[in-house]
Amino acid sequence: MAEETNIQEAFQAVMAANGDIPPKQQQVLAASLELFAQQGFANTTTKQIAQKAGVAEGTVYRRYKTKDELLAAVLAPFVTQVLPRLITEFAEGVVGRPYLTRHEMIQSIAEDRLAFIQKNGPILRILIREISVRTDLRSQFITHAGPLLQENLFPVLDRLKARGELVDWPDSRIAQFMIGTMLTELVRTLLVPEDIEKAIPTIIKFLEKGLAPD
Amino acid sequence: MAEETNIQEAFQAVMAANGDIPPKQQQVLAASLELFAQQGFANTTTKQIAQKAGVAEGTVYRRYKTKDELLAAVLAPFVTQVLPRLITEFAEGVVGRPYLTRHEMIQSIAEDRLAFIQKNGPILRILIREISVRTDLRSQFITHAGPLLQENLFPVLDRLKARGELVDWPDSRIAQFMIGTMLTELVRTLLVPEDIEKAIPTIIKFLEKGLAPD
Amino acid sequence: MAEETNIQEAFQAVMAANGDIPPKQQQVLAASLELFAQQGFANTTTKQIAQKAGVAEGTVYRRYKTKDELLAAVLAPFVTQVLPRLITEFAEGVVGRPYLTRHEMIQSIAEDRLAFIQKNGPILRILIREISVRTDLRSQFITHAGPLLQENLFPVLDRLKARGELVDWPDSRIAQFMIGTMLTELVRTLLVPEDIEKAIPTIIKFLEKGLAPD
Amino acid sequence: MAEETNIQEAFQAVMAANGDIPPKQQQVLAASLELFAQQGFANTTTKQIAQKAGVAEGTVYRRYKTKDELLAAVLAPFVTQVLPRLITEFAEGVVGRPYLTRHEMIQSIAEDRLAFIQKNGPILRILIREISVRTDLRSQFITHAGPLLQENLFPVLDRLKARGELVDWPDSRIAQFMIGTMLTELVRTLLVPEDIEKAIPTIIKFLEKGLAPD
DNA sequence: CATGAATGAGCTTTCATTCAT
DNA sequence: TATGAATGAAAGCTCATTCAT
Repeated sequence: MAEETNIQEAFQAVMAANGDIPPKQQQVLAASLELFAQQGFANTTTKQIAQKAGVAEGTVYRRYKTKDELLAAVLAPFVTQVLPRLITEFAEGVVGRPYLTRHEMIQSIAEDRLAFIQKNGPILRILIREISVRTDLRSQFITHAGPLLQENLFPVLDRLKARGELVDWPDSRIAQFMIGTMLTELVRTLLVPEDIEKAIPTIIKFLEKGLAPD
Repeated sequence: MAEETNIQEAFQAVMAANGDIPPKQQQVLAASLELFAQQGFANTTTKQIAQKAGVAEGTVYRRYKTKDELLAAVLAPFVTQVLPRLITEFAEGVVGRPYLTRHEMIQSIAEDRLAFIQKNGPILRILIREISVRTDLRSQFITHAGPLLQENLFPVLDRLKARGELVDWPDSRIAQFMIGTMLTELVRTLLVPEDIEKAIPTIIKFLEKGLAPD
Repeated sequence: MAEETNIQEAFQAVMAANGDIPPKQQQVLAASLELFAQQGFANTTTKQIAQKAGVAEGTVYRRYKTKDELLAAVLAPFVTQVLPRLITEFAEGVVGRPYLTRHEMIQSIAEDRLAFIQKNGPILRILIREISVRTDLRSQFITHAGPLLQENLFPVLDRLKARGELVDWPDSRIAQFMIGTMLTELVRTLLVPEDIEKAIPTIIKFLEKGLAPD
Repeated sequence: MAEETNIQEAFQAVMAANGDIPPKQQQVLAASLELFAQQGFANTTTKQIAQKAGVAEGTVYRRYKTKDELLAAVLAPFVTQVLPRLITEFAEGVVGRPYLTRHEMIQSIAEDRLAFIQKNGPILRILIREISVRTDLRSQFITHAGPLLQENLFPVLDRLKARGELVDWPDSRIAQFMIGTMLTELVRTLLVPEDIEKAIPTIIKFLEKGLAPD
């Protein structure tokens, strides 16, 4: 299954951010990730996790003392490390280019980010779903992601706007359109199986035109 | 509370589509709607529903024999009646206008639909969340919504494309961008409290430009 | 079993102090009391309680939301109501008698209190055992019982001491001997089944002599 | 901490009676003793024991195959060796003295025994608690302690009674008062921190007067 | 011998669902 | 029809015990 491959990769990202973890615990984490993504956190039982991970139910609780901690272990490194790295990497890529065009910026963002969305679809699904349900997670996310955008993306947008390369809307609205449009792909793959790759050029064009100055 | 009003109105929509329902059952339905939207279906107990509805727990089960049926009672009429009516109403509004511009179409859609999203935010949240978790609901949704779009929206898009008013992308992709962009407002209100009204002109412009022919 | 009868009576005392409780919940309370006394709180499972009470396991949790709350429901009314009433009743019995002799006082205390110990043996066993294990319960007990003794028993002792009827030891030590000696009966009945009644005269004499002035 | 010292000494008593034990196992035994005394046997986990002993959880099981065996290892030598030695030592001390007075006997018992109680408080606490909960331990205790008292204490009491030095109550009752009164000190130290030493003279006097012939 | 990750039986607790009143 | 106490299956979680290293 292609689905499987995605999860493996998404799992790598979380693993990498989680330090040294013994193999059985990795299986637990991987199984949780997959099941949470498929069925949602609340609909997943620790028994299912244990079965899919091929371990005893008690093993699930060795490292993560509650089911909530397991969710945190899946999401936290993603929010606090993977996501930030993604955003700052983008900034680094465009920061030294004073004559960046709107096209270049959007392409630079969209290509990387869409590949990222594809790879991390499962985690993103969990994240979005749980953010809409858990107040604590929501505020934690806002605290982390807000400043990151403000420091890395907004200055770039401002520069483009100053040079008449970008429509003069508030940064947060532009970000909303950019991120939102890319996430529609996540929804689309849920309803209609489709390769994200093919959508990339169209998405880039759509954003490029939609965000052009009047 | 504005939130309250929204739910009341969203509730009206479901109510209207549900035929004659005794008052206590209406309270149950309204309470379910609100709680499912806030906390998610799986995190809501029938006890909470009963409390918020001001009835006994047994009463919750008088009309709806299971909790799942309660979810269906909240969502089904929305999917099978409210949503279709919304789409067909749109079609009716533009069907007799052969020289419709892109601007007119998008404005016509966006204004109504954004008001609709605002009014029905809670139900839409439930719907999106549960669709991502329940295969049956997903296929049911595709069965209902797919043809509706194909019959009502796509012909209009095709006509506009033929007249060079609209970019030549597949209808499904154009629909993805239009619906997706509007739904980003739903996400935004979750993270940052904001009045949807204010966003309407910007969203319309974004879509209008983004979907213009090259 | 005589044991049974005791528990029934001890149970009455707790019941009386607990307000209106539906029959099944009373069975739960009675079963808990008996099992906690026999096996200790920590060695008693909620399954055992449910079985002995003849109810489903869920029923155990209807009124008492945790097992700890069940223990509190058994002990708290005893500590805060039964025990205080016992002590103040004693005070009322001797307060109007200025020429009370040591013999009269000890007899007055011992007879009532030993009957009380016999009746409430099971609860007392639970109380003593759990007090020795739970810091919170210990301080709660000291807070309640300490002042009661100080206000009701100690003044009587002081009066007797002033009239040369009682040995001149600290009140707390005299209380220790009086209460301790009576409680030895509780331990004795544990090791050797015996009717407390028969021991009363001997205990009274022992205390009377032991607490006589030099 | 004085508490610590007590446990160390109590531990010595058990150690001495336990033959050669490797150091890690001694730490396990000492940790068990302390934790069982503080929190009760049932509320103590093997993990806690391992931590306090500074060994791995598996090590706890090297010598003692079950947790129950660990309790036995703490209590059995105390019941079968320390306690007997205590009682027989007493007998040896008074057996050759035909004109022993009540005062001398009580003093002889009380002084040693109270020191003993102080030293072995933790073990005694465990013993008393577990005897009240475990039938097997109870009968084992009765089997061991009963005859010991009958053979070593009762003859002495009988001789004193014959010489009019002691009140004419059944030996078991006299023993109850003597042992019980001394144990009240154990309870007192639980509720009110106090040095047992100071109580010794008063306890001796109380017993001496209480057990005098009429 | 010591370790500590792993086990799984069994415990406490939750909650959708039923049903006598 | 409405009630809410009662149910019991199943969930989350604990912990004595085992065993490969």
